[in-house]
Amino acid sequence: MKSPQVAFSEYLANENLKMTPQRRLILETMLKQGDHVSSEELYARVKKKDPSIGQATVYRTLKLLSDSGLVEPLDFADGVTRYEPSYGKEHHDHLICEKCGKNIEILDAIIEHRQEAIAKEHGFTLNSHKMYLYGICSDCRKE
Amino acid sequence: MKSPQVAFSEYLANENLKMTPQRRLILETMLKQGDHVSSEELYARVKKKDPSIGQATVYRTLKLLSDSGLVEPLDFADGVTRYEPSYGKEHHDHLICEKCGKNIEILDAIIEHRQEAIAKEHGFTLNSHKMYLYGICSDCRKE
DNA sequence: GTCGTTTTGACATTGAATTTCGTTGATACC
DNA sequence: GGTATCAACGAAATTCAATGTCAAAACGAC
Repeated sequence: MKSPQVAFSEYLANENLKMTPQRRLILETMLKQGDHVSSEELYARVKKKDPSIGQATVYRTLKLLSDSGLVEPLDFADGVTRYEPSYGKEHHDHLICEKCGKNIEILDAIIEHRQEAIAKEHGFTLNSHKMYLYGICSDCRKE
Repeated sequence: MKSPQVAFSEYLANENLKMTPQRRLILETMLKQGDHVSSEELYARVKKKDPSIGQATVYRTLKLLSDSGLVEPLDFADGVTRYEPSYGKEHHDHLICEKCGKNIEILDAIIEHRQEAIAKEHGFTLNSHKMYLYGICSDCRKE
């Protein structure tokens, strides 16, 4: 499988866009960071490596990464959009503790299968889905 | 079953809040409107009946209705929060056409059951969930 | 090098949602 | 009735994430 960097370069070339040091740095930082970063958080992190970078560039690049399928926007209903690297990773959904924010990645074959079936029943071809489960984790329940 | 109006009054009384003509009007309008209204749309609708009403009141009342469980906030990822009456209605999720915006309400016992099971496996008590399926409907696929 | 295009960073702007604040209005108590 | 209390109101200001604007800089093609 191609590296994310190569995949991104190819996507950019395909759209007549260019790979730049800023875009490279943002992608690197995103991959290293891993999971569930907001644009603001990523901006702070990127700025440590290159203080001259602007946050508009971070927003713009995240949009590109999102369009190219390398990262996926998440919506935990706390007002900010978060992102996670999705390239080469299996799809998964999220189980979130409403108290401490703990975030568990879940994947369930039965549900995935039913989703396809439901879409088909209604004549839809399914492109994607979002599923978030909200509850209280065992740690928080103890208190 | 209690009427929504009564249920709302009781909720307000319980929180040491009061039923007011504005809150009553907003609830009425919400119930009559039915499905998937944004705060702005609801504000416009309410304003026709009572032009003196302010949109802060609509936001505030929607929050109250949401907290009381009478309406449910929806997130179709288009930047605005929409609401639908949920009191006395069975829970359901949404199947959305990405092209024409068609919105089908779905309910699947298998999925609901699995969601509970998954939460339990991870030690969570499930409070709520959101599931959105995105695809293309048969009408749009023909074109 | 020069031209044309894209990208960038600083800054301004948008737009949904919330907060502030002075006023209004209802309720309770005398 | 009078008035003190306190929530609720409307208008306007404010917040904050996200996007748009624009001149300058970087890059590639020639």
